[in-house]
Amino acid sequence: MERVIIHVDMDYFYAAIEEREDPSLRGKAVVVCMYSGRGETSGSVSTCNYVAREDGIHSGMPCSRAKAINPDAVFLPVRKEFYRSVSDSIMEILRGYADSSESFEQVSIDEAFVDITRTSGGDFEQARITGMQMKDEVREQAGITCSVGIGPNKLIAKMSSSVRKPDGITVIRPDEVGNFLKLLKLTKLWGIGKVTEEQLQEMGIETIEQLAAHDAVDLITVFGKSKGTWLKKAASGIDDSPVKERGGSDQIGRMATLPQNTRDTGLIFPELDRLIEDVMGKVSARKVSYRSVTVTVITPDFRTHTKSRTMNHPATDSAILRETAREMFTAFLNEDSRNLRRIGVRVENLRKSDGQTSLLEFTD
DNA sequence: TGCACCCTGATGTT
DNA sequence: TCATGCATCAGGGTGCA
Repeated sequence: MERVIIHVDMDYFYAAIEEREDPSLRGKAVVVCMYSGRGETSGSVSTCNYVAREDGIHSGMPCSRAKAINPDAVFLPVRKEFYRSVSDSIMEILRGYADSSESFEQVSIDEAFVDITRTSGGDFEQARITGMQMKDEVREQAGITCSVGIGPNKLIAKMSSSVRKPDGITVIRPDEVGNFLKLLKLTKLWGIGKVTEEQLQEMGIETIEQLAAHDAVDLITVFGKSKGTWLKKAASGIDDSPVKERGGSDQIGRMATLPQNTRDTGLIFPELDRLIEDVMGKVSARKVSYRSVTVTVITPDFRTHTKSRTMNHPATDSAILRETAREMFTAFLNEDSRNLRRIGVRVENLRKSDGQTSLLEFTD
């Protein structure tokens, strides 16, 4: 039986929640910002509603620029924890439509894949009805609209959900995949950004159709085996990856912009401690141990540098993380004379912990 | 020589 | 010009059997 996969994408999620909480915002340009704490408008746009998008405001744009474009827009700071609680309730609704508990995959705070192959009987018309039911239930229960894409795999479902936005539904049947892809720009292919697009253009590839027809060996030569193979398949609409519950990410990290460019550990370490506290909060909540620690440094020229260290034994302790991270920051400052603009800390090699790990295990 | 693991920077997305 | 905060991956390096 042909697979039937639904991708659900919340419309301008953070801004939509803010509109729901304060209906007087409806009709106005709403911009949700991540402020860095430097100056009044330093930061970037996290999400904005469609009124703001009509002005040309978009995610990732500096808030100061958004403000210059539309000084009358409503600028709000992100409330991530609140959005997450809304997301949790929506995900529960969507999960209820999956073939089984194994057939649901939350991709991010506002996106999910649902495999309904069995319940739809492989019928894409039935899938459309299910998609409409999902949209209705999310709107009634959560007061939020979403866009739905339905296709024979995750790739096509994901790409079709962005065809009609907001509040749309798009069904791409297996026999329509070729024509669907043919009309799209290279960067519309999930996973192709600006850099990959430029590399492809240098090879004379301008469209998804050309990419699909291009020699696989040539693509592998330029992009490496994994990405080269993936590009060829994706451009042909082929994606065998299953919808499956994610066991949480493989790493937990936090980053922050320093109040000013500095190499003074008296200013850096207190900020680092805050980040570590956040990371450890997530580590404890997930009941995992970590074995690798990575610190990230972004210098005023916006170059990123990382240092990582893998320990012999897993740890669950914040003191170990603090000590290790501080050592790596000190090492960076000793070998580089530049100021730091942003800093980050991350733990990797996560494993379920029994919660009994103690400092004693790390004295060897 | 092959493999596993480590470390770092690039990339995509928001 | 301005420029957040994350996760994931590729590829080179290193150590070991």
